[in-house]
Amino acid sequence: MTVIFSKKCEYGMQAVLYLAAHQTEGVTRVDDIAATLKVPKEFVSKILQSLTASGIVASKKGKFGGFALAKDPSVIRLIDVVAAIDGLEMFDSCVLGFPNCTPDTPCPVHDTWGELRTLAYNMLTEETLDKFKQKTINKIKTI
Amino acid sequence: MTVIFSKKCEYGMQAVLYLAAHQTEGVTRVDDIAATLKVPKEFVSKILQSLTASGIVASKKGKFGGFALAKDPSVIRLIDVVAAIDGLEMFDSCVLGFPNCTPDTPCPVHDTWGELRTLAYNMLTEETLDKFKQKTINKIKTI
DNA sequence: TAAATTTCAGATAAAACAATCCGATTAAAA
DNA sequence: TTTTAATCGGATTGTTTTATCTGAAATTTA
Ligand code: SF4
Ligand code: SF4
Repeated sequence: MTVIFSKKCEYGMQAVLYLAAHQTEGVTRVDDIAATLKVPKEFVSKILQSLTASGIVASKKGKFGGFALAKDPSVIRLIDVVAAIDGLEMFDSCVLGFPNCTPDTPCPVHDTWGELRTLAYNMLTEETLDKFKQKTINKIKTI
Repeated sequence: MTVIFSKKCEYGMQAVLYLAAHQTEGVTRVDDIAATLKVPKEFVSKILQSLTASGIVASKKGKFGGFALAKDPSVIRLIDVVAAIDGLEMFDSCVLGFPNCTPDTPCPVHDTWGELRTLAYNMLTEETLDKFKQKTINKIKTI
């Protein structure tokens, strides 16, 4: 079962957090990212390629090449990664899967779900990657 | 993209809400449920079969057969449907997909995500199906 | 220039999820 | 008893997601 975001999106967020945590060390090879995050190498490679196209990460080809953030971590938010990979559709849909989302015919859990979506959106929007650096480093150690 | 729950689970919740709203009328045919909810008939049929096995709905075979709730709607909660179909794993997982969920090495969004999961869990747990009756009827009209 | 190492790009494979089909069974009514 | 209308159960198909493979292009060092 999916927990809100696709695997692609989860790996994307993890990889970007990783890059933010290792930002000072220049580019990072996909092999290192995949090995420490324990995610499929070829898959995360593809994801980073697409995030390169989105302008979130930058790539350097050839020997001693790898990936790095394209911008300063203080201007990248997790929601940017979500928007680039899964899109923001989920913040506009119903948990129960009902169509025709209108305030005048709310589905049974309308109110609470509305709060939830806002909370989730804020969670991914309010902090930038640099704020996550230490927690990411701690987390990665335990994977 | 999935919004938390699988299609199977969404349809399951919708169907159960439908049955609660039509509870007074005895059993309901799958054809009716599928037609008004505009969901694939054979699929929702399979889902209702599995919910029968879970003891949430009851089935009556043969002519004038159909499905109905197995218990009074005042003792069925949406979380019961979720537990029967998707399981409760999501209330124990990370949005970012990190493993090793331990309080001492929290992933970057640990605190907010914890609140979110609790809120989602409560949303599906605190109210029973009978509370949703009127809203469900209104919602169904607009599908 | 040649060798080594890495990303890039496209094709393909495997797995999970969603949907459909069909024959069997059951039960009510004619 | 026969017909009719429904669920049941298993198999099958289709679609999307996830993962892998392979060869080309780029870049650094020798
Ligand atoms: S009724 Fe509420 S929860 Fe349902 S689709 Fe509309 S906004 Fe979403
Ligand atoms: S660190 Fe927090 S959000 Fe991440 S898996 Fe653990 S509880 Fe979930």
